[in-house]
Amino acid sequence: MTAPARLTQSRPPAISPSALDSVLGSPRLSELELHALAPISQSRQLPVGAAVFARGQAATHLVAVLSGVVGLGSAGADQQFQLERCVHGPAWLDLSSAWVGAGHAQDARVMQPASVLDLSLDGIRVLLARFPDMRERLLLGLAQTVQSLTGTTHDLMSKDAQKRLATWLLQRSPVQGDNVAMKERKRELAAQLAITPETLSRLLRQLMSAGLIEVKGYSIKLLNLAALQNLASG
Amino acid sequence: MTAPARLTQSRPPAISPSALDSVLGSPRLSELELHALAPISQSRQLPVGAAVFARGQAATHLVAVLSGVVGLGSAGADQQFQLERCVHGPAWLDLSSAWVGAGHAQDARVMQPASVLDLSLDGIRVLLARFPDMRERLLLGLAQTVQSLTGTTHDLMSKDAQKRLATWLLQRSPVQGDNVAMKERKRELAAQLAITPETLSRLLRQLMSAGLIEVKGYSIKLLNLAALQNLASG
DNA sequence: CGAACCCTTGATACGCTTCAACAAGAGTGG
DNA sequence: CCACTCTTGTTGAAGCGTATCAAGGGTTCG
Repeated sequence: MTAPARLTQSRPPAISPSALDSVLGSPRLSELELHALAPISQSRQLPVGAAVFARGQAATHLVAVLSGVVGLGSAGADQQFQLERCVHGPAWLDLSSAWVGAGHAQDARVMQPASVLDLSLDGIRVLLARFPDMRERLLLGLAQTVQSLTGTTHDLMSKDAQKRLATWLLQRSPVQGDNVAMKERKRELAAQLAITPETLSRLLRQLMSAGLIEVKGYSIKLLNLAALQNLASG
Repeated sequence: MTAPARLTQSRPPAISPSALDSVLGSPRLSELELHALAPISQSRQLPVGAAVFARGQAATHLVAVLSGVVGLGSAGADQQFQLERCVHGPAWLDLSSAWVGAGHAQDARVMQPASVLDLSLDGIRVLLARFPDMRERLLLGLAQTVQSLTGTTHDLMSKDAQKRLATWLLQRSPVQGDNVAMKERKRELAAQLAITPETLSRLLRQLMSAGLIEVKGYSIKLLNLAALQNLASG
């Protein structure tokens, strides 16, 4: 039973265009677009625990995670970090703060060695004028974030912990009998579900003894998909 | 002690450009822009209880509330409506669903007689090409929605009911000794705070007997701002 | 007047957290 | 190799916060 990968060495600093493609969505970036993006973007390789940005800090760039994992939340006083959401690269990390111009709304900490990309807002504005596609990409990215957050608040407001866990399991793999490999610590999963690690442990055991899932370390097998769906949406 | 205004007659169907201005944000819309918006927009006058849109319904328009109040949430089986968020016009109602193209994510019900505006997505795309300002308006609107939702989820994940109530009070009026006039029913406020009306009643009484506020029907006077801030952020 | 709301208050129940103790690796150094 | 520590997850007992259920009072309206 090994914990999820947690490399302590930073990866080679490759700024792969394929990761950029994944962040910006379809259609694929043209050569022209890639060429225009290069001068306005800057990438950083960050080790575990590093702060990508801090709450309140001026947001002059759009921020994306090319690879690795970055957590969003609020940093407490003494080195502790209250995790709220995990972003697995390649994906947007903070697409909204820069537009609002009131600084980042959350703290961001590297959970697994990450390659982070900063896109200058001014540069993006120029691209928006030149490339109609780019408008769609950004608007779609923001819109998807809104939908995702809307779903999260809905879950928090109207589902109990068990329902949220079932929802999470199904979202990770809606395939009967499939083995869901956890990419994060149980502690971090618990944080995202807004429960304590203790409660998560009890809930997993509960679902297990009800025959809905089978837990082996960091791998969870879904045994009864219908029952899980019933739980999640009931 | 009178309840918040709840007109049963619909207002005159005025499509005021000033309301449109408020929705789309600064800078003010130019004559050209207003002229271009007219053919792609359509307004509806809706009575209390009417559905503005339903969950899953195809979203081909951006939706804004010009005046009145519309609630977002999920409609249950038998006429009941689980309220999650209230939108007071003039403001955007659903700026995200149309871009994603997967239908509306929530149900929307009129809480107080409202004038609702639908903006055709295709029409908007044309405007985005013609007016650089319009890009900023939409991106800013989406970005602000993201920030607002992020704040909401943060509150739900890490604050108890009392803290959320204090936060709400301060957000409504950060002025010492000011009288906050509730625009909604207490039942609806409770729904937005993700608590039951009973709990809200108890919390208000609790804050009142602690000398932090003074409650008179639908008007709340903030007596001790510092203590409230301490509560909200602690 | 009665009916239909809305808010309040009290008693009770349940879900989840908190605190404490413990087991099972993983890394470290003798 | 073993002893040591650090981290992670598990389990149990107790307590807090909020929901639920039931009852009653205040308005408004037919």
